[in-house]
Amino acid sequence: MDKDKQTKIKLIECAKKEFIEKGYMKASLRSICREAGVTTGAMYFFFKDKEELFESIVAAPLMSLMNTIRAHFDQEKDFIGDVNSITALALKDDYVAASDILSVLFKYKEECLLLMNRAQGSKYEKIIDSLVEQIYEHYLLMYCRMKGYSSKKNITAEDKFIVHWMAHDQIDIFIHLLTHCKDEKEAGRQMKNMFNYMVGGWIATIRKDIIK
Amino acid sequence: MDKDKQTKIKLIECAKKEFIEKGYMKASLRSICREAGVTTGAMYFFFKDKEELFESIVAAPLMSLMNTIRAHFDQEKDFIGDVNSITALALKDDYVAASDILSVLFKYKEECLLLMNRAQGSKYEKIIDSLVEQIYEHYLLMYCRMKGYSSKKNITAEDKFIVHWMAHDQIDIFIHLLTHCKDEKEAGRQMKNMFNYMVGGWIATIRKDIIK
Amino acid sequence: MDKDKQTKIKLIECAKKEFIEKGYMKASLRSICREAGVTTGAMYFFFKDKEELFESIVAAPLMSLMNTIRAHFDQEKDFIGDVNSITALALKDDYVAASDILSVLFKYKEECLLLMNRAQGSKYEKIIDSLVEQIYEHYLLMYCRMKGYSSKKNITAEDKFIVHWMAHDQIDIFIHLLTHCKDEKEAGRQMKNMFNYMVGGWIATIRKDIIK
Amino acid sequence: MDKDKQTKIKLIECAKKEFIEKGYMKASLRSICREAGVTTGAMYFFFKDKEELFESIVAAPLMSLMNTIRAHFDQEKDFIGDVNSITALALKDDYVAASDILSVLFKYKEECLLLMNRAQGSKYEKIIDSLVEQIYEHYLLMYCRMKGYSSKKNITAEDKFIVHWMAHDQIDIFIHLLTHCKDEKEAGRQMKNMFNYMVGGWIATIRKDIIK
DNA sequence: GATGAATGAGTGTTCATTCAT
DNA sequence: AATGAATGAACACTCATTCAT
Repeated sequence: MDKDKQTKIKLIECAKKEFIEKGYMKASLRSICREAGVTTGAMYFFFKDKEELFESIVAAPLMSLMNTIRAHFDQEKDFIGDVNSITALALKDDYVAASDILSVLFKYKEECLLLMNRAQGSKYEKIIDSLVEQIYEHYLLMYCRMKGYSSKKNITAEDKFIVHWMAHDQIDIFIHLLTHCKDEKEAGRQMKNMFNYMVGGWIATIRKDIIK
Repeated sequence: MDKDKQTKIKLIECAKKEFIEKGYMKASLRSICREAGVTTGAMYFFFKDKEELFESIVAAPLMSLMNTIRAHFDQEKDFIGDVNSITALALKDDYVAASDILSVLFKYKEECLLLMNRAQGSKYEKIIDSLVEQIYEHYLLMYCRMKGYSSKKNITAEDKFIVHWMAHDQIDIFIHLLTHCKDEKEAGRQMKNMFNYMVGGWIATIRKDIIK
Repeated sequence: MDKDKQTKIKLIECAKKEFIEKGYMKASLRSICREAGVTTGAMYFFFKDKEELFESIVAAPLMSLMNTIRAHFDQEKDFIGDVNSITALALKDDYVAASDILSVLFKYKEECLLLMNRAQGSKYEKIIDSLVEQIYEHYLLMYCRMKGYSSKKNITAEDKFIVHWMAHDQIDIFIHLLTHCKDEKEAGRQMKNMFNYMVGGWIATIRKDIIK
Repeated sequence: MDKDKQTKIKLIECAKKEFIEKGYMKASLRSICREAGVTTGAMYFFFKDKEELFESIVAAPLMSLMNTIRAHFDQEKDFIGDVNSITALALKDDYVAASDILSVLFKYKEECLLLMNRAQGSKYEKIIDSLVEQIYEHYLLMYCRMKGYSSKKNITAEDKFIVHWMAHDQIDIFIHLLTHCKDEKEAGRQMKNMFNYMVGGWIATIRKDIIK
């Protein structure tokens, strides 16, 4: 059982390397198998096709990431108090969440980079959009609270747009950190400033009082 | 003279469509030519290769975009006064610049989308990085002024990181607007909020007083 | 009339260059025309096809060469005397002939090199064989005289083989000189030794007395 | 095991045929595969590219040929005695060498013909020159001995030229025999006369006494 | 589990040639 | 006399995938 899987493991390793180097589309199964020292036929014993090989690399990390995001963002939270205290609380929450997400991202650094930057051509090519969507709902809620909206009916298309952007930006922060920092520690440090930037943006957005 | 260029125009049109649909890499010259109703040989009369065909679509818009960016961001500007007034001025400047850039982006909407989202595999695949780099230098300067640094020597690696992020974010705002707004008018409207968000971020970054 | 032919001349010049560089087969008409500054269509006004373009370069020099060879080798000559004096005479004759041929070869150096070394793929690709054949007949006759054969009937297949080789060798000497000497003068000098070698070979062949 | 390699063998056979018929450049992989009854993809399973397919045909015979040449020509030989006896010895040696080389040539007749006459466009297109160079060094040495030169310094450019020619001629003899004789036996017979011719040439060259 | 062999459709590209204008 | 445009067939080569053994 231990030795059994060695080929599969080797295959996955080599595939990861090739996918990172060339991206999903340009990666060649031939080349992966050559590197792994097996024939393409062998690969097809373990994986249905190119897509499934890719999936076997990124699926688990992605699930882990999704779960972490869901754990923090998915449920509705009850904040009480005035706008400012809500904002403070919500953002503090987000900061904790972000730290956890960062942990996952760096735990599976290669796989996440693969997902975020090199998945074009695979079924994961729109994964970023779906991550954005995940936190968008949560952000929209938070936004309503901060704005003091009593009902969702008050949300305008414009509100939605800016909230969508902020969700997108949050994800982008993660990708930026993942791409430009060598380890979680450094990322954690840099994230503080980025978070600071983001919170500044949120507050300005809520107040909408800088440019008229 | 009118009929003369029709084949070339048809070819470019069909190429644009195919590139947008499938991305640079997956686009097939055969398929483009079939759609345009000519043989591949005909295409090679007008264009040296796949790359040049792509270039003929995006080169002019890109140049236009680059020039607009350069016009606003490239020169050093002299601001006088205290931090707050400098910030206000600089950001106002940027807002004007952004409006102009938005104009170019929507004037060549399809081509810019091609460049930003579908150029993987072509020599333009890193175009976003180079746009970021363009404004990064300008942002770094602005940042120093706002921070009250007397010399560039004061800039830390951390400063550079956050400024680089802000440059990246600025470009991302443009891409987001281009991708999600149907026309320039709508984009202009939405941009106000995004700009507001960004400025809030900048100020928070300069003051660095929200999260410690 | 003078300016008229300029395009044709330019075309021939560029073709010569391209054919020499790449050989008949790899030479590209496109590339020739590009170099000449005209379209391929223009070329087809002057020349029926690739073959005729090549021909227009080498035909005249080849004719000149053929004529020179024919003038010296084609007619039967009457030698009187014993074997040795016939040999001496015949070879002297050949030496004169060779000098004349060398003159033609160097007069049209580029064209002849084209013919001898770069015609593969064209209808001239077997030109060397036909040159060999030309002088073979003459050599066979000379050989009979020297051998003291009274009738052609005495010639064996073995005789023919060696005479054919010597004819081939003669042509090879020319090609070698053309290929390795920078001008006629140098070729003339080197030819002396080569001729000496050849004559030594002839005499040994006639006497057949070195290896048994 | 018997049936295993049949496709590869078929492929090589058909390739040999096509290469001989059309030469390296004009040979079409499609046509070879069609003849062999497989798709081009199958060919690419066995051979990296056109070049390697060609190589797989000619490499072994070439190696064999090179080794045979090297075995006879590469080492310096010690001859003692006067010019005439040295000449006799050296030439006898060469005769033996030539017989061995002829053996190899006819053992791999088709492959050698391919190499000598039809390799234009492949990396073997200059193979003849390199064969010439191989024996040139040996010939130069022999020539010095025969001339009675005490040092290599005495060799003139003219000496080199004629020796180079003689080396070239030696190779040409092989090619001539290979091209014009149906089997080794016939070639061996004809070679005697050609060798006789060559030796006559050598002696005349050493003595330099025929034409002044 | 894995190999060796093969497929078939596809890729971008180049070519000599043609012809209306 | 020459252009600009186009053809159509060919090229070497790569790909993901399949399957009998």
